Amino acid sequence: MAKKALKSEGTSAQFGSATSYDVARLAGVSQSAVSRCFKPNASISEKTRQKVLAAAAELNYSPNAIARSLITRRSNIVAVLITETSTRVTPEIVFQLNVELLRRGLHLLLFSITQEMGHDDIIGEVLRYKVDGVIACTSLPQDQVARCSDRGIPVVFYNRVAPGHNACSVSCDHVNANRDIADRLYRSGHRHFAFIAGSAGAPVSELRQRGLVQRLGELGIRDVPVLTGDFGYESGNSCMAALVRRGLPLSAVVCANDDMAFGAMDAARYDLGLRVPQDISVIGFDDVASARRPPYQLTTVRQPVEDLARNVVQLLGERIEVRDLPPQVLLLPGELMIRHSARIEPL
Amino acid sequence: MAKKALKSEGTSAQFGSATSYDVARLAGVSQSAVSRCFKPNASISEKTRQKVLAAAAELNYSPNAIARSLITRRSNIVAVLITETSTRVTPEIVFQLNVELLRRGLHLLLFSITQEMGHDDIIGEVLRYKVDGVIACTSLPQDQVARCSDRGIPVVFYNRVAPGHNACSVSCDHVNANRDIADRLYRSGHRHFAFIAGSAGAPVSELRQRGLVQRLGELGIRDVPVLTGDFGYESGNSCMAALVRRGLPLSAVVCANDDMAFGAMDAARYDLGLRVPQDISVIGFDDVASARRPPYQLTTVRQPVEDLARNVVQLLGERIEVRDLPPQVLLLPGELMIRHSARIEPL
DNA sequence: GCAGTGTCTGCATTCGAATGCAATTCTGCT
DNA sequence: AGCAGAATTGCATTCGAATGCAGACACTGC
Repeated sequence: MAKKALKSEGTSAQFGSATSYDVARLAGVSQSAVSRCFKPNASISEKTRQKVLAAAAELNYSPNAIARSLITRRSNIVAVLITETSTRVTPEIVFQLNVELLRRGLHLLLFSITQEMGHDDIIGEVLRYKVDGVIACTSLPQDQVARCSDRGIPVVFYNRVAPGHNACSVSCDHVNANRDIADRLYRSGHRHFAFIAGSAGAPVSELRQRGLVQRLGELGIRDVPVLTGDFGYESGNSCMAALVRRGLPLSAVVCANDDMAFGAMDAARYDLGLRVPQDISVIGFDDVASARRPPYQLTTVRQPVEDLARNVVQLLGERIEVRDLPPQVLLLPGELMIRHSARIEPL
Repeated sequence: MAKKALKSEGTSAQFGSATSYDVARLAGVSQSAVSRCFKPNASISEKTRQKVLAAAAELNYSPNAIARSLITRRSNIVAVLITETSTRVTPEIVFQLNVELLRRGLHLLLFSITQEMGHDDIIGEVLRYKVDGVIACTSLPQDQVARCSDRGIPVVFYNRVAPGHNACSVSCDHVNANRDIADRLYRSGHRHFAFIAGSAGAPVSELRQRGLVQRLGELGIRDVPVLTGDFGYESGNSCMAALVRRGLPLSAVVCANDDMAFGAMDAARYDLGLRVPQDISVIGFDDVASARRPPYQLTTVRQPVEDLARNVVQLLGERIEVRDLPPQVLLLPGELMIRHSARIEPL
């Protein structure tokens, strides 16, 4: 046929790499043989393999992943969804996920969600690329998750519970970490608390708040004022000022994350003339790099970022291999990092 | 033909979305018509377009990007190469690049480079995916760049000069920023300097060092001791200690980045009993978030991250559209952020 | 009514690799 | 040497969309 003729005469494009046909011709075998050389466990003799590999090396050939995906229906690409906030809070998470994914031969297609580009557009793009799975480091409307599940694309949430979603999630155990914090503070004599929340409705913030308030309630402390910030340093700063201006008794301020805790500490020390921890205790969450440094010595909760990433990828990987595994929710304990921003007695 | 029969009878897979054939059948047109509906400026009547769009909506169809790339030879995917260091220094860079890329309809395939996975493997992976371009936020051996250029894939470096490379680069003007720093410090009366470098051979560190040392040399100051750290807080901390232990006169310490400057400041204040800036001045580079906060008030250089990202994507975009544009090197000025970690007189 | 000029449309082919099936070669054994 | 059975190999088709080409149709002006 015309096709055959073309294939055997045509040389590979001036740009773009050699194709399996080019290699086949050079090695004096068929295209299928070449293909089989690059697929593990394929039926191919050692002799042919050597010939092909030599030809491939000479032509600098490596299989075209795009063409391969088309026929195998596996792109080996995973979409990772992030927001500006999620990068600010854990800059290393994308890096960690990428490392874990590459280790399994999966690739990371990144989607940064901004206001200007809504969730539907994003999921639309995600679906176009026929990704094998999705990792969401952000909340995602249920219907968008459904669009993926309907097509058999597994979704795993990172640090988001996905209530009612047909999706996995792997999170730090925010609730229990802050229950512990509540406990430790109470035992150390604290009786007057406040919580500085992240943006309204942010799941991680709500869980951290719940842990604190719940446990304090069990210990008999009912009124815990809650101010709402936006996870940013500035908001921690102004919430702390607002809190102190109220003039209520106050001995420990728990913040939804470290950045706000830094803001709170700086407000206390530099604007309000309070000593931390002698006059007021401040607690954060995340254990970012600055937390352990002398100016802050922040008592906080370390999220097991590497473990979280590993588990996210593990769950996703399994579900890519085997369809229809039941969704699973993993909760990994955070580690209490007791430093000096809060008055806490040793156990 | 057999093919034709199959196509017109077969229903789309239980999983996986509808194909252009499914849409064509439902709309009562040919597959080509469907294809043309999703390509701008294609020759298609308004009537047909409506029919097709309706059918597409009903089937939840959107074109398969993988299949499209195969035939158009454009994947609309750009590879972004990062290292752990590059994420730590500018966590937001990947986010910014992604936003700019999406704005142009390009997607971001991320490659996190670790020691365990060498550069060749990475570029191999990059090539397999037939990306349209590469953005390197890390140094890259010349031969690896060549592997891309040889295939007509443009490469743009972010904050790396690429000497002798056939590639573009967009960087902050490290040299001149630190020449300015040198100038300002000298005019403010400083005469005894030191530089804390990032890891040996790191281009950004060398440029920043060169700017400082060069200008000081012009001003008659020959001996500027240089200690080498690793861009991390701890190394700044210990270099500062080592520096002071030498007992030489020392009035200003310039660091290759903010993290090391924080380490240096903390060492001075907490371990060496020095006041900053009264006893010693400390200068950083990057202007990360903590730099502006009360404990540090670090005098440093702000890199125009958004501008850099915009320009990187712009250069790459142009070179994807039009092959063989000459490589271009862009230098964007950094902004001097004069705060209170250094004794500097106003101009 | 007819030639002439567009405008749409569908057919067939193409991108590059994977794979079921049939044909071929190679084994080992008698 | 001869043959069963296993191991290789090649052929032809497939994935899903894009596109050159030619045919179909409509509209214009004469």
